[in-house]
Order: sequence, then structure tokens, then C-alpha cells
Amino acid sequence: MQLDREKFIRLLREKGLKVTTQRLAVLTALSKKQDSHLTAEEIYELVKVESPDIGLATVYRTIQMLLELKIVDRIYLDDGYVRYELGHVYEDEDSHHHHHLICVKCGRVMSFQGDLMEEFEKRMEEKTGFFIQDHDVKLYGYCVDCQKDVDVK
Amino acid sequence: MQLDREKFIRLLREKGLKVTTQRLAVLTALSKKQDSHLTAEEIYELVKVESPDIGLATVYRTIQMLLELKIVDRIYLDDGYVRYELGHVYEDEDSHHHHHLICVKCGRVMSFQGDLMEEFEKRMEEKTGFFIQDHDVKLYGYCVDCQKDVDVK
DNA sequence: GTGGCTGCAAATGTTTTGCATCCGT
DNA sequence: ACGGATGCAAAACATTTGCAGCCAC
Repeated sequence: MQLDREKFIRLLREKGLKVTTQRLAVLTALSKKQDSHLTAEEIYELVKVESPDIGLATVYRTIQMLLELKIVDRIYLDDGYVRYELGHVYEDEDSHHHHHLICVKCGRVMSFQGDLMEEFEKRMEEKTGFFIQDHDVKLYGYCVDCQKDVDVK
Repeated sequence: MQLDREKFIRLLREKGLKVTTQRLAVLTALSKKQDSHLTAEEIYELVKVESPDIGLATVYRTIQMLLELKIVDRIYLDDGYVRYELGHVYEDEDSHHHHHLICVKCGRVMSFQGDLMEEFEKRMEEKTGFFIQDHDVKLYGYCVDCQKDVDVK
């Protein structure tokens, strides 16, 4: 389930943070672009449509706050840009892990839910002695559309 | 097997690139810190010990060249720094994939060889339609040393 | 000798910060 | 009306680039 406006306002109040139009505007922009992976600049441009007077610094500060509240996740697609997406705060525990599939041709990014990493983690723990708590998995390849154009084996 | 000085020189000549003291100095520094994951700044500091007159820009340009020659790999540990490590150019094909285990307590980074991802990739291909070519896996947890100090379940 | 390479400084692009003002509480 | 939040501009930071001089070939 998605974090809605009311829950967000409640959360801000709980934490003693002020409910400002700018903060609501950033959340609204992120909600509209649900499954996107936006850069700070892209979020800024989106927010400016509704709230033209917002400053870029405020967007950065708001993102920072949303990260701390675990409302958004930071994603590195390793293309030089830091990206953000609405997290899944209210989803059930098991599904909070999602992976990213990145098309090396068109750049499309697909999120994929489902944790198939447990066995892999277990084997890595056995081999290395690490006590693994979390993982970050990025898969690179060709999306359904781009496979047509490519010499797929 | 490691890329040694002679092979490096040969490779530069093959590509029509000049063998300069700066390029040798960067390779030497990287070789000495074999299993580290160094930032550009850290490489610069290391190289300056032996070659105090080298410029930071040259280090960046050399790293860029080494990346193109596939001698070093770029690693994103998502802590805000881009890091580099000597690649494994002469290792056998199957083992070129290595994963990184990052200790969330002491920051230690451990590389781990071995590709246990095949089954995982196959299942993701089935579910998503992606044609997967490569992956990037980061595991976060506690290293052997830090487990002592932590309330491990 | 010549063209690629280097060092320096300036430019770039992204993110952060200082500060006066503003506004939510 | 108090203190946190904002907008603006400046600063900070990593990385890239332009250019004159240098050095490997």
C-alpha cells in the first residue's frame, strides 16, 4: 500500500516536523511518478510545475528528510546520477526487497519485487563468515522491447 | 594472475599509448593495494609518495584509460565515493564475476569470487522477460570481527 | 621533431550550507 | 512570537577540460 497524504502529515506531526506546502508538493510529485527513479533535478522540475517558487535546496533538504523517514529510497544505477523512488513503507515485511533490472540499450529501469536471494545469501554466509543483513542487486540486460533489435544468442 | 609491469607496458605499446612514468606509477600504486577499493583521491595520495609532481588530473585521466583497457574496475559502494580496484584481466572467464560484502559497522569491503547467481538470473528472466547479461551484487552485513560486538540474533 | 601526455588552473555539475526572512505551530 | 523551514546565493566537492609546455617515440 502506498503512503498517502494523510499518513504523511501524521508522520511529520509525530516527528515534530512542520507540514509545509513544499513538503507536500514533493510527496505529491513522487506519488505521481510512482514507479520512476527520479534524480533530484527531475523531482525539482516536477515540483516546480505546481509550486514554481520552490528552491532546489528545499528539494534536496526534503529528499534528505524523506530518506531519514524511510519514505523514499536512494538508488544508484551507476550512470552518474543519484536517484530516488517512493519506498514501500507499509508493505509487508517480506516484500521490501526489490531489485532493479536495467536495460543496457534503452536505459529503462524495471523494479522487481520478490526475494529470491535468501539461498544465495545463505551460501555466501557459509563461505565468508559474514552475517548478511541486506543486499543490493542490479541486473543488466535487454528489456523485452529491446531484445528484438539485438543479436540475442 | 595479476597484471604485471611488463604486460602493462606491452599492452600500452599495442594500443599505441605512451609509456610514461605517471602511468607506471599509478599501476604500481594500485598493485601495492591489491585488494583495496580506492577512491581517485586515495590513489592520488598513494602515487604522490613516489611521484610527488603528479597532478590529480593525470590520475583521473590514467584511471579512465585503465578502465577502458579493462585493467581496473569501477565500484560503487554507494557511500558517495567512486572507487577503483585492479581488475582480474587474466583470470579465467567464469570467475570474472565477484561480489562485494560490505561491513556496515567497520566499513570493510570484502570481495568474493564465485558466480552463484546463475539460478537467480534464470528465475528473474522467466519472471520478467528480461535477457540478463550481467549483474552487480552488494551484500551488507557484519564481518567476522564485528559480529562479536553486535547483538546478532 | 611531432603528437600525445602532463600539470595547472579554470570550468563543470551536483549537492550542501549560511543567513536573512518567512510561516506553521 | 518562537523556532523550524525556506529561498537565494555562495561554498563545497568530485571530476573534467582547455591550454601551453614537455617528453616518449
